[in-house]
Amino acid sequence: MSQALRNYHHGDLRNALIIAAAELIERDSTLDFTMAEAAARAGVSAAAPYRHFADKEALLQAVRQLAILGLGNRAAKAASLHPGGSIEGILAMGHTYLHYAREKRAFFSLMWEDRGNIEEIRENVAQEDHGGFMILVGLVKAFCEHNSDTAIDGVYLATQIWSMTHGVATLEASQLINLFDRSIDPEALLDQSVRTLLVGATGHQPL
Amino acid sequence: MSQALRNYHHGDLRNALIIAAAELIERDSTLDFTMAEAAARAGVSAAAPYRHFADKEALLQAVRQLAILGLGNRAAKAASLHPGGSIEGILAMGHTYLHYAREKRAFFSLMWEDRGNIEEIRENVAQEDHGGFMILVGLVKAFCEHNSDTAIDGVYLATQIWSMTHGVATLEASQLINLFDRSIDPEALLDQSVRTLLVGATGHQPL
DNA sequence: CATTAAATGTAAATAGAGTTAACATGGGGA
DNA sequence: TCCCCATGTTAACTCTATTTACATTTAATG
Repeated sequence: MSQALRNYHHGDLRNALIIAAAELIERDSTLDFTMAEAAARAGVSAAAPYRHFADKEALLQAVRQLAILGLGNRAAKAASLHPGGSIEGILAMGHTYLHYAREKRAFFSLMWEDRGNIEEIRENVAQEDHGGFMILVGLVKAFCEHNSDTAIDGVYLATQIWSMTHGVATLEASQLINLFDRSIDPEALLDQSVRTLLVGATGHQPL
Repeated sequence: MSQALRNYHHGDLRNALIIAAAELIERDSTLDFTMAEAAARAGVSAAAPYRHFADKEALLQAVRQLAILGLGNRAAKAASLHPGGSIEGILAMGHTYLHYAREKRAFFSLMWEDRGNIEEIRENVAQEDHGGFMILVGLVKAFCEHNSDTAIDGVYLATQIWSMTHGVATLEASQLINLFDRSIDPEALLDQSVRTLLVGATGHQPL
C-alpha cells in the first residue's frame, strides 16, 4: 500500500487517526473532539476508529504518548544549548516546561490527566523518559558534580525541581499563580526557586 | 416552606443539588455523575436542575466552591495546631494539602480544572481565600519575622511554597512523583523542599 | 492460482447524557 | 381572592460514543 487515495482500506488508519486527533486538539485547544470528526478527517467512517482503538480513551492515550515525546524533544533541544553542568541548562528546562504548558495547553493537561492502569503507564512512560525527566536528572547530576563535594541523589533533587516546575506550570494554567499578586512572573519565580533548591542541596553559596 | 416531603416545589433545590452532586462525586471519585442522577437524588425530575444551573459546568462550579472551602477549613485547622511563626505550622499546611489531594481526589482535581471566566474566578476565589492560601501567607510572614532580619515578601514566598506543594500533590495524583524512584516519599520530599525554600529566603541556617 | 480466513471498512441502529420546549402547579404579593 | 412568576414535570431533541451486521480487501495456504 502506498499513499493517500486508497479506497476502502486506508493503509495506515491508526496513525492517521492519531494525527487527526492531535490536529483537532491543537486546533480547538481542548480534548473534546469527536471520534466522528477524527474519523472524517482521516477519511473514514465514524465506526472505523474502533478497529484500531478500543475507545476514545485509547486514542487519547496514543496522543498522550505523542505529547510526552514532544515535550521530551523540546527538553533535549533546550539542554543541548547550554554547557553541561551549568545552571543555565537546568533553568532552561524549566522555561521549556512552562512554555510548553502555555503553548500546548490541551496537550499539557492531557499528559497529567487521569488514566487507568498504573503499571502499564509506568512502563510506557519510563521507556520514553517521560518528557525528558532523565535529561533533567543528567543536568542536575552534572551540576552537582561541579558544585558539591558530597554525593547528591540526582533523581531526588530532579524530582524536587520537577515538582516545583510542574506546580508553577499547573497553577499558571489554572490562572492562580498570581491570584494574590498580579506582578508575579512565573519564570522568575521558578528560576529563583530552582536556584534555592540547588543551593540548598549543594550547600554552596547563592548562584 | 419547611422540610423534606415537599411536593412539587422542593424548597431548597439549588443546595440539594449541590449536595447531591458532591455526594456522587465522593461516592464514585469521579466528576462524571449525570445531571439526571443528581436530580433524582434530590428528588426531582431530570430537567429541574436547569432552573437553578445553566448547565452542568455551573453545578460543578458550585461544588468547586465547596471543595475550596473544605480545603480552606482543613488548612485553618492545621494551622491552629501549631505555634505562630513555627516551621511546623507551615509544613503542616503542606501535609494537609497532600492529604486532601489523596482523600478527595476528585474534588481536588475539580479545583484546578479548566473553567472559563478568569475575572469572575479571581473574585470568587480571592474572597474565599482559595483553600487557605492567605493562611499560609500569614504563617510564612510570621516565620520570617522570627527568623530573618531583612524584609521578605510573604506572598511571594508563600507562592513558591504553594507551587512546590501543588506540584508534589499533582504529580503524586498522576502517579509520577516516584516514577523513577519508588522509594520517594511525597511528604518527606515536600518537607525538605519547603525547608530549603525557607532557608533560602531567610538566609538562615538549615532548620 | 483459487480459496478463504482475518483484518479493516461501511451503514445503520442503539444507548446514554445534556439540554430545551411546552405545559403544570402553587406560593406570595397586589 | 386572584394572578404572576418561580419552579417542577414530561416529552422531545441533539450529540456522541459505541455496537451490530454486512462488505471488501489482503494475504496466507493448499
